[in-house]
This record gives sequence, structure tokens and C-alpha cells, in this order.
Amino acid sequence: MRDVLECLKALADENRLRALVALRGGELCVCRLIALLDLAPSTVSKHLSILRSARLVDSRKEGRWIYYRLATAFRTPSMRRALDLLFRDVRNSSRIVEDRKRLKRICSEDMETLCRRILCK
Amino acid sequence: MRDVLECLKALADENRLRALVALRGGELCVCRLIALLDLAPSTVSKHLSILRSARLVDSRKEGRWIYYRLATAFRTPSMRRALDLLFRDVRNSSRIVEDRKRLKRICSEDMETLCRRILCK
DNA sequence: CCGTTAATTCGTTAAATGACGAACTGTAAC
DNA sequence: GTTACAGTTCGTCATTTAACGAATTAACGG
Repeated sequence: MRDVLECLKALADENRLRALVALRGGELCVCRLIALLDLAPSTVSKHLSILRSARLVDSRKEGRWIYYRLATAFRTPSMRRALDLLFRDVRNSSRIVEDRKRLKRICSEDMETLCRRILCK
Repeated sequence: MRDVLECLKALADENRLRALVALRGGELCVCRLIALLDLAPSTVSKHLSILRSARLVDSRKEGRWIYYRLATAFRTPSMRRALDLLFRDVRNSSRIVEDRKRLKRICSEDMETLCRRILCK
């Protein structure tokens, strides 16, 4: 119950849901997620920590960068499939379609340049 | 997206989740849900209205009583199956097992008596 | 019609949440 | 070492949320 509830609370926020959907396409550096969500770095970091507490994402460090990806092992047995179903329902929503386009652009950009741009804001 | 998010927000509350799980066993009168959740009538009513806005439950009126049940048609295609999966993950949690026992007792009680007892609180 | 009763709506309050900027941490590059 | 930089943590503020009791609505029973 507690685990499921923690996951549901983590999922029940538009920006976190957007981040999760983005991560379905593979791991992403925090800076790219910041660019995608267009929020303050501290805000995105907080969202990611909530997702990680719920064990919906894993993170790994590589030098100065930290990459997040969808969790490989979820906390409850049915969570992966439930998520897949939910993702199916949102994948064609305008917001997510828009995100997909934006993310493509963001990922084509060099990460150094991207980070600099985010910082300068 | 909006629909899924509204459902997720509706699900992301322990008492609403408990109510939904209880409704899996069949429709219930509001007074029984009040007894189960052990919250003020106005609070339970609010929870139910949130669930109904999200189209997770339907309600029907019968005289002075109002019965709620799980929605027959969910707002997004995958919602029913996603819910089934989530339910599977919570069904053995201590809280839900406890609820199941309590609900059995509550349902064996006459509804008039039950309502009077709730009111006297 | 009038009181009783089941449930909802409304107004209020306390707690949780999401956003931000400032300060901190740790890594790389000089 | 010092500087620069990616990300997190912390403190603050505005908004949302969950809870309650009081007032309201709608149905039944005398």
C-alpha cells in the first residue's frame, strides 16, 4: 500500500510524468531534463529525487554529469505494466507530442552548450 | 494527459484508494464508506466527488441513499487494466486486509442502524 | 406540511506541495 | 590549489489539499 501510494503520488504531477515519459526513450542527463521541462534546476532536481524515492527511476553518475533512466526493478510487481498502460494513454496528448519534438532538438544539441545556455538563464 | 493526470491525482490519496478498493467488491452506500474510512461525512463526500470527477466511480440515487460503484467506462482506454494491476499490488497490504474485514462487519449491519451510529458521533 | 435523515456544499484551518534563488558539494580542467 | 561548472540541498513563499463543522438540499414518514 505504502509503496503503491508513494508511486502514485510521484506520478500525480504533470512535470514528473513528462520526465518519466521522456525517460522511456532512454536515459537522459539532468541538464536535458531541465531543458525539456523548462524549470529551475533545483526544481527539476527535487522532482527527480521524488521519482527516485519512489524507485521509479535510477540514476548514475558519470563525471560531472548525472544520468537518469526508468527504473529497471520497480518496487511493486505490477508497476511496470501499469506504467506501460498509463504511458499508452498519454503518448498522443499534445503536451507529450510536443515534448517528444523538443527533446529531439535538445538531444541533438551538444551537452556543454546546452548546460551553458541553461545556466545563463 | 489531462485525463490521466486527473485520475492519478484522484488515486494518490490513501483514503480514496481504500474507497476504490472497497468498491471493487461491489457498490456501496455512502454511509458504509463513511463507516469504513472513519472520516467525517463531508470529508468522504468530497473524496467521492473527486473520484467521480475523475470518472473512476459512478453513483446512483435510491431514495435517501446514494450508492457508489467502480466506473463501468473509464475515461482513458487503459485505465481499467492499470487499476487492476495496482489493486493487485495493494490487496495484501495490512491496511486493505483490515478494511476487508471491517467492511464485512459493516455490511452485515443494518443500514438504518449504521447511519444512526455515524450521525451520533 | 413538518420533522427527520442521508448526503452534499460551503467556509475555515492546518499541513503538504511545487516553485524559486542562494548556498553547498563534488568533479574536471587549468 | 584554484576556478569553473553540474547538480543537490536548504530556506522561503504561494498555492493546493485534506480535514472538519455548520448550513443546505432532497427524500421519506408522520
